[in-house]
Amino acid sequence: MLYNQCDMFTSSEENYLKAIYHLSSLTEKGVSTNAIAKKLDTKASSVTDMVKKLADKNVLIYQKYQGVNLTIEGKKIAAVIIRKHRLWEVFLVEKLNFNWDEVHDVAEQLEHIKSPKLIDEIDALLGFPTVDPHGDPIPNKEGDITIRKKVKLSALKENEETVLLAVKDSSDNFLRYLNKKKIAIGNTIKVINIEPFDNSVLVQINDIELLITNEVAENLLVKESHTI
Amino acid sequence: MLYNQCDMFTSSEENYLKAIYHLSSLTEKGVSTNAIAKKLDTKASSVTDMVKKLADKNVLIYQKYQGVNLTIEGKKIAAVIIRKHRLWEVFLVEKLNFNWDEVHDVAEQLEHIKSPKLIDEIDALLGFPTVDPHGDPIPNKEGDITIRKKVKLSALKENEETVLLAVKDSSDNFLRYLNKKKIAIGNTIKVINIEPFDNSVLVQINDIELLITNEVAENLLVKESHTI
DNA sequence: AATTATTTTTAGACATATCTAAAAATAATT
DNA sequence: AATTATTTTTAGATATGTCTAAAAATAATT
Ligand SMILES: [Mn+2]
Ligand SMILES: [Mn+2]
Ligand SMILES: [Mn+2]
Ligand SMILES: [Mn+2]
Repeated sequence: MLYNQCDMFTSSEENYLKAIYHLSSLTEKGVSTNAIAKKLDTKASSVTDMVKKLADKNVLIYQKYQGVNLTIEGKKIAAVIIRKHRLWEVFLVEKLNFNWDEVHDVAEQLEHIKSPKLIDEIDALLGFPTVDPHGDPIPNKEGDITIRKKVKLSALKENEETVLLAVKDSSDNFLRYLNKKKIAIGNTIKVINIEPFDNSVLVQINDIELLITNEVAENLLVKESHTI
Repeated sequence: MLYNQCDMFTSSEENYLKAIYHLSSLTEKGVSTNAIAKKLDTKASSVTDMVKKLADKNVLIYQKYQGVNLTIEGKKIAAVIIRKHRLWEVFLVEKLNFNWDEVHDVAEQLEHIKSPKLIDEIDALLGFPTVDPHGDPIPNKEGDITIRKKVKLSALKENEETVLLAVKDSSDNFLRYLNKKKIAIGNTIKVINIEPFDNSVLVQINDIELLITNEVAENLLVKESHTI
């Protein structure tokens, strides 16, 4: 059965490719059925079915019980969907007055719109951005990503100064916490003091001293520091 | 079976509602199964199935062999989808450099995006437009449409002057014909001469005299004329 | 009014994407 | 190494949306 050999994928197939792409960066081995199921909030049996179909389409390699690995082609398709997702997120924030904690669900829908011209024009309208509102890099049209070196704020030492580049956790709750504390991408952050007992950090952001827990510091990705 | 009583419709259901809405304006009686099938490029049997489902959801009235009629609720839902379609078309033309003959297929996809905030912000970004790139009116949030009085150019008499408000036929071929002849919405059109033999019309548009066939004149909708 | 043609509906099938429950394979413990 | 636990796959079912072919209802002709 070799019908439908055109490079068209359903929204569901695209979501699987994207999920597997993201999970691949977390492990050396193949991505497990269970991990995919958890990420997509579905059942392992559904994943097995879909994974077989995607293997038939040559976008991933599947071996029973051994998890899956994307092919070059599969990686490219996934990256292009991620490109669309992140460009739409920038659009929503820059042009439509969305907050960074409101964009994800809409971008999940918009990323599946099929139009050769649409996303290129959005890209141009936005001035060819390189990162999305959460600081995540935007792949180019070929699916290549340039990764900026980032470290967790929790890895810094006292008196080090840096810039907030991205958030590790993009959940609505965490983003809204940052809104409340007026912490935003691009802010300069200086580590004033680290409390040895619970690893909470006293930082200076926007000329204001602020105490953040270690959990927060673990989820803020900053430019590799240079002591001043 | 009363599950899923929330006002959420699938893309397919939305397409049926939209098709029926458009077909309703062409007939006094109920919209026939065959007409819907033709419009949506599907089979009559598929229409019967879907129409039963939509009747269960109270968005239309269905009586075997008698065609369907939208309920108030159904009309509103259809109008809101048409609103989204037309706002996206304006967006594509005004903000993303699309030509008016390139927007329809993308708008067919974008109209199904679910987001309370998205379409309102697009509306605001565009300055609350009242017509789409083809001159068709944009319903408001409640689904109300203000219809401008329009007449076919072919109904005008010699020496009458008017303004092009909309096109009746929005097919790519017709729109590209208009592009080629530099005829655009808003242009002033004066009827110079009507040839009795074939009803072809010599018009003046943009200070240029141009001969158009009756078929073209039938598809150009203009402001009701006043002899000058 | 009876026949013919057209439209519409029903019956049954198929593709996609999902699920539950049970079986099989792999991994972890004793 | 044998047992137990976990993960993964298979088998079979369900929901959506579509199709074809045949039956039923309606409309048009003779
Ligand atoms: Mn996102
Ligand atoms: Mn993001
Ligand atoms: Mn359109
Ligand atoms: Mn239009």
